[in-house]
Amino acid sequence: MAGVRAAQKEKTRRALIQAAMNQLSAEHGYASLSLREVAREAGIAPTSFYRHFQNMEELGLTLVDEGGLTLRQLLRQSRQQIAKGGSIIRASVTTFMEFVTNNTAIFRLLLQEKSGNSRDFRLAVTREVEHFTAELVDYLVDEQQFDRELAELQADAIVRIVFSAGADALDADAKERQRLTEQTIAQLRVVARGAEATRQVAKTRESAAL
Amino acid sequence: MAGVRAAQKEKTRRALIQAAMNQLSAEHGYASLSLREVAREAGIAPTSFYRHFQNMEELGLTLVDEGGLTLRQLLRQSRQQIAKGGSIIRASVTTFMEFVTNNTAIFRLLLQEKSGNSRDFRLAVTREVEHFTAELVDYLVDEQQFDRELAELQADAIVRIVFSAGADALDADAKERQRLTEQTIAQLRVVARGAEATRQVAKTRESAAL
DNA sequence: AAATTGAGCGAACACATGTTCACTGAATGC
DNA sequence: GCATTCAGTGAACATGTGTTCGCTCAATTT
Repeated sequence: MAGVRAAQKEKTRRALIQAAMNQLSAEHGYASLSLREVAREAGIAPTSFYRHFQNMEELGLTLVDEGGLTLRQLLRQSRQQIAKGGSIIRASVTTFMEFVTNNTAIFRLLLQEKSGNSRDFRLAVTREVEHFTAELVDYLVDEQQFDRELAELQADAIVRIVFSAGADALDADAKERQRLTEQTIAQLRVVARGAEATRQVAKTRESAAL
Repeated sequence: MAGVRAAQKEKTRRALIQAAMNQLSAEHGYASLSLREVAREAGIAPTSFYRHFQNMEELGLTLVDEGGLTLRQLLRQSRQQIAKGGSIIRASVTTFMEFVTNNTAIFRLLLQEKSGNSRDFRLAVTREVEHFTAELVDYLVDEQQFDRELAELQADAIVRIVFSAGADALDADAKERQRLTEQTIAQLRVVARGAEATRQVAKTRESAAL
């Protein structure tokens, strides 16, 4: 009942996932990922791959899920930073950029499969991004008292800007990445100001109608 | 001197490009594009491919260039619509969404290769997007009298939002696409308001400092 | 009219791919 | 202690890949 066997199996499963990620980070994307090369790096025979995954696609979807998990951990981190006080915008963007820096392979995977060629993959990634947006909407509604509609508009814009900047950060060196981070922060502040102004306009119109 | 021969060559070259685009739009991206299948669809032998392109990569870069060209044509259209009067934001977003609708394959290619695995490709796409941003900056500076710095911040944010929305539009039906278009317009208005507010803040601080 | 050019072709090569199959041998259940 | 399970294996298969080579034969040049 010690589960020596099960433990070993889990271990090589992790080895496969890790091998796949290593090969992603390099030069080739998921599309050009080879079962045989992954197996080789994981230290098993190509045929043994099928003891762990039915398909290459199943491996791929697993990678996306792992990426999503890491992304949600990031969200939690970010919220902790906010609880400590300080600018929510700066904290979020900084944390996000750190995530991109420390999990390049995973973020690149998410990014590529978001507009990739497998519908299943696209849906999986979209689902992860929607989680991200939903959390942000809740924050804007609960903590900043925005209307749900305006909160959704704003959150969606923020997520689009941040993910897009993250994509650019992948190819950037440390200095350029710093510039990108500051630029993104400034942009989110513009958006926040715009949302605030929009809320005021709506309120004014409301009282004028009374 | 009639150039019957040269004309024929150009014709099959176009056939190759067209064949490649057809196969992109379907289910497979550039990465999984096969020389043999492209040649088959173009109606020539696989070996004849090399009479027109040195590599598959050369074909791919040609596709990106063609996409960029179409994108710049889009920009011109958009400016014409603005000249006719009417909201610049609405005109731009609408034109952009039409482009995505009518050139799905091309836009998907640009999108994929933007975060793809070939550095050459990424640079080519980035260059195209930068053209797009630069035009927008000029407009904001010349027509709206923004400072160059704030104009760049704003233009960059706008391009990020619009491209990201375009990506989502790829998978959407007509109704959802309409919703996306309206959402994007609303978001750009928020950004515009935010930029305006930011400009006012800067001005106030300036005069206070005097 | 003769010589040259060059787009298109068919055969062949060397190779990598995903997947199947019957197998071995250690961990597990009884 | 014996029977069973099952992760890992090596050989083999069928197929698709990019690319080379020498050839044909119509358009072009001389």
